[in-house]
Amino acid sequence: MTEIKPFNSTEYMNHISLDCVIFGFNNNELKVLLLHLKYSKENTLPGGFLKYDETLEQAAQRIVKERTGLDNLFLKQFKVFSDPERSRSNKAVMDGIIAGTIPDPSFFENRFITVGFYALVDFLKVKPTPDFYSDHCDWVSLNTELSMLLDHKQIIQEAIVTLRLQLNQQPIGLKLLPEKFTMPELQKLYETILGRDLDRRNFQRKMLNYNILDKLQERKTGGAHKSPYLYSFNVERYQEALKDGLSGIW
Amino acid sequence: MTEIKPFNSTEYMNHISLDCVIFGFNNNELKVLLLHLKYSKENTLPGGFLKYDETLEQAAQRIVKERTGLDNLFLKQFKVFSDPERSRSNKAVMDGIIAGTIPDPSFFENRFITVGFYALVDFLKVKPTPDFYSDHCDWVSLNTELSMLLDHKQIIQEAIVTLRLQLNQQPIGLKLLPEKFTMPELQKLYETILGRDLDRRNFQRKMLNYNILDKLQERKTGGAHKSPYLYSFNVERYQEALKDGLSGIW
DNA sequence: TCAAAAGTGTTGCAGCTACACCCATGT
DNA sequence: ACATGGGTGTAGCTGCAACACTTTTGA
Repeated sequence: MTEIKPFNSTEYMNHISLDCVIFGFNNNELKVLLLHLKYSKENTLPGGFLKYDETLEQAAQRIVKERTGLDNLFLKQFKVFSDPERSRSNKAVMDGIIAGTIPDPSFFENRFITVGFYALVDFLKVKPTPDFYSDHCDWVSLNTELSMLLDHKQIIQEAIVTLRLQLNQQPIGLKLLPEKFTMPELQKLYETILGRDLDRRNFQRKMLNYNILDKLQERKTGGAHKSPYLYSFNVERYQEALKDGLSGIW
Repeated sequence: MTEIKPFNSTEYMNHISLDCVIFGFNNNELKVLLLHLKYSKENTLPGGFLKYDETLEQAAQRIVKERTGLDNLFLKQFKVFSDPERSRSNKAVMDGIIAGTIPDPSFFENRFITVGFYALVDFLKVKPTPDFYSDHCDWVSLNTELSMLLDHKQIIQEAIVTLRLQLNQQPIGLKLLPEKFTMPELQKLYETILGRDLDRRNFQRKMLNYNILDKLQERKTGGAHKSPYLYSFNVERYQEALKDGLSGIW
């Protein structure tokens, strides 16, 4: 039997933020949309605060729309980051961000719990848009070594791990690639997410056996060498196949 | 470029709670540890609030320890539930829970964001302990039809889905079963989580091929019929195997 | 002694791995 | 013409599904 304690409202209140890892695939590289802060010159994930009357999912859609211009994106929460020191220990950094830009900078002295979301977007449809604190908003390749605000680097890492684990449960290819794409492009995407090379021919056979791709008559022209066929996802069959997971074991 | 707005501290503050789905396996059934409320006569998940200086993981350990007596359990966050109506729309219910029991019942009129955790415990080691609001704390089979507080039924459902998806990535068998167990028991656990029957002989071969089990000399006696061998997990090999996932596809 | 549960085997097929070979294209 | 990348094919192995048979136990 636990003792009873009076609740004090503010003692139990917390600030909830969201950070969105927006993935795009372009030029055979997996990229993340980042903001570059005016004052501290560091990179941050697009983020924001949860409003009192919205769900986290709605907040994430709102945040991502402001940076990309796109509605109704594929978004999933993947982890909550709640270390009490994750924001408090960086007051100096926060000061750098907000110096002279907001009326009540003491706001950032609070503890923040942040919910990590990842978004999968069609790279070419995005119009990167900076916010008030940033001088620009750009796609950055994951191969690039970056200086990131707070624990944002760790958040990106966790997002990638999640992507890898969910590769057979979520429509990752469908959401990251344009309508039409080539088999080598799809393969490169898988290789990037998995972090290792795959056999070209076995990959193709396996993908086709899933029966989730439509082979188009067109070929991709312009590049050097033999022109590859274009494919597109068959959305119904893809969604259907994902219910059990692609190549589910049990 | 987004317009700048002054931040108002409390406008952006939220109440964060945790709800823990504590799984145990006994008598060939998957069970969940639930509290039964004194006033409303409903069942709830063990839960609590995040304190200002702890991580969510620490809070979850604290909450689970109070109900089970056990330290250092296997705990994982699986989803945040943030629908603004999830708690507000149930003020009447909340009144029922707290009637006359706490000094500031208006506390429960607030909106609550709750983080769902699941815990895997060795059924026999747990000493179920009710809290102040509950008259008892018991294991309940998942086959039982239950009347649950708020969205707690949905939280349990989501926990089970997560368990199913993570069956090959997390040490689920290791944490839910006692030191020594029989192959039929392990199989029953898998069947319960997966929601369907598996072939006895193929299951055994597959499990043994993972090379994560040690076959003991002892057999389980007492039951009717032929006495089955006892097995135990080889922890190092199990953890090693999980790094790539059991039978990883890619 | 017999029903029910557990241990052990076998066979055929599907899918994967690891390759070789041919074709198309721009320089 | 040739280097490079893309399309297609095949042999062998592994592992799984779907089965049958034997062994042990308590009632």
